[in-house]
Amino acid sequence: MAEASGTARDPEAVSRFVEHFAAQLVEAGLARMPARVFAALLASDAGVLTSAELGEQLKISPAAVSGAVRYLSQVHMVSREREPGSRRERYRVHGDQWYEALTNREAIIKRWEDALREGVTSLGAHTPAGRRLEETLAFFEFVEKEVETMMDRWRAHREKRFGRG
Amino acid sequence: MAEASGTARDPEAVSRFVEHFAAQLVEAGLARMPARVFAALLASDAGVLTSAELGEQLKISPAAVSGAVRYLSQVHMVSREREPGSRRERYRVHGDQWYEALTNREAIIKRWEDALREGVTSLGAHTPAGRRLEETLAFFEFVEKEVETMMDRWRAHREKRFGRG
DNA sequence: CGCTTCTTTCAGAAATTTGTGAAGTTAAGG
DNA sequence: CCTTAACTTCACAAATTTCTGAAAGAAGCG
Repeated sequence: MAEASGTARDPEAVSRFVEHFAAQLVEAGLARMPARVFAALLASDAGVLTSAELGEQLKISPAAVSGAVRYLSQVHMVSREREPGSRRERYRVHGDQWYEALTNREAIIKRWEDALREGVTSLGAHTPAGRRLEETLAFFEFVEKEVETMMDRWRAHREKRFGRG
Repeated sequence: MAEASGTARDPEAVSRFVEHFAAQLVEAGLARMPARVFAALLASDAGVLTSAELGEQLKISPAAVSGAVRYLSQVHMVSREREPGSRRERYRVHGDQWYEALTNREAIIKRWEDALREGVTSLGAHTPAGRRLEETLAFFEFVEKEVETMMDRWRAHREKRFGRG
C-alpha cells in the first residue's frame, strides 16, 4: 500500500494516524488542537517540528499552532526550542518527559485533595459524609505515592527493553 | 458559623463543598452537570439521593438530572436503584466502586493502545517515528498492569485503615 | 384500566468554545 | 537602525455544547 521503505514517508498514512490518535486524546479530555499538534509531533521522525510545518501538515492557522503549543508546553507535554540563529521555533516531544507529564496530573490531584480536606472539616469528620470524603482523600494520597514508585519501575523496565534513550 | 453538631447539616456548607469539588472535577475534564451531581452524592450523608433531591439542591431541571445520572452510571461512578414500590429513582455512590471506575479509564487506554499499534504498523516499526510509538505503547501496557496490582494494594490498605466497608 | 407521579426524550434558546484574520510584537540580519 | 521573518495576541464569526420547558413515556395505585 504505502511505500514504507527507504526514506519517504506516506503523508496520508501519517495523517491517518495523527487524526485517529488525536481523536482518542480528545475523547480523553484534551482540546482538539493540542491533541492534533501533539499527535503530529509523536508521529514525526525526528520528534521535532517547526510552527510552519505543523500549520501546513494540519491545515491550521499560525494562531492555532501558537495556542496549541502554548498549552502543550505549559503541561510539559512538549518543549520548545529556539533553533539558534533563526527566529524559527521548534517543538519537541521528549520521549521520556511526556508520559511523566501524563502521570503528573499531580497538580490536579493536589487540588482534589485540598477540596476534600476542606469538605471533611466543614461537614464534620465524624459525620457519614465526612467519613466518605476522608476515605476518598485517603485513596488519592495512596495513589499519589504509588504513582511515584511506579514511574521508578517504568524507568527500569524501559531501560532494560529499549536501552537508555 | 455552622451548627455542625447533632443531626442538622448546614446546607450552605454542603453547597460550598459541592460546588468547589465539582469545579475541580470539571477542570479535570468532567462535564459540569455530572460533576455537580456526583459531588452532591459524595457529600450526602447516606450516599444516596433521589432525582428530586438532586434537582432541588442543585437548582437544575429534571432533564438535567436525567442526563447527568445517565452519564454517571454509564461510567460506573454511581449506580441507580429503584426504591421498591415507588417510581422514585435513587442514585448512589458506592464507596468502593467509584474510584475503581476512576482508574478504569481502561476502555480509553485500550483505544489509545489500538491507535498506537496501528501507527507502528503503518509508519513502519523500524522507523524512528515507529519506534517512538512503540515505546509509548509499551508505557501504556506497563501502566495497565501496574494499576491492577495497585488497586489490590489499595484494597488491602483500605481494609486495614477503615475496616471492610 | 384510567389517574397520577415520576422520568426520559426532544427541539430549541442561550452560553460557551473554537479557530481565524489581522494587527501587533520581537528579534535576526543587513 | 531599518527591514523582514516569525510568532503572538485579540476581536469576532461560526460551530458546538449545555440546559431548559414541554410533551411523551413508564409504572404504581386505586
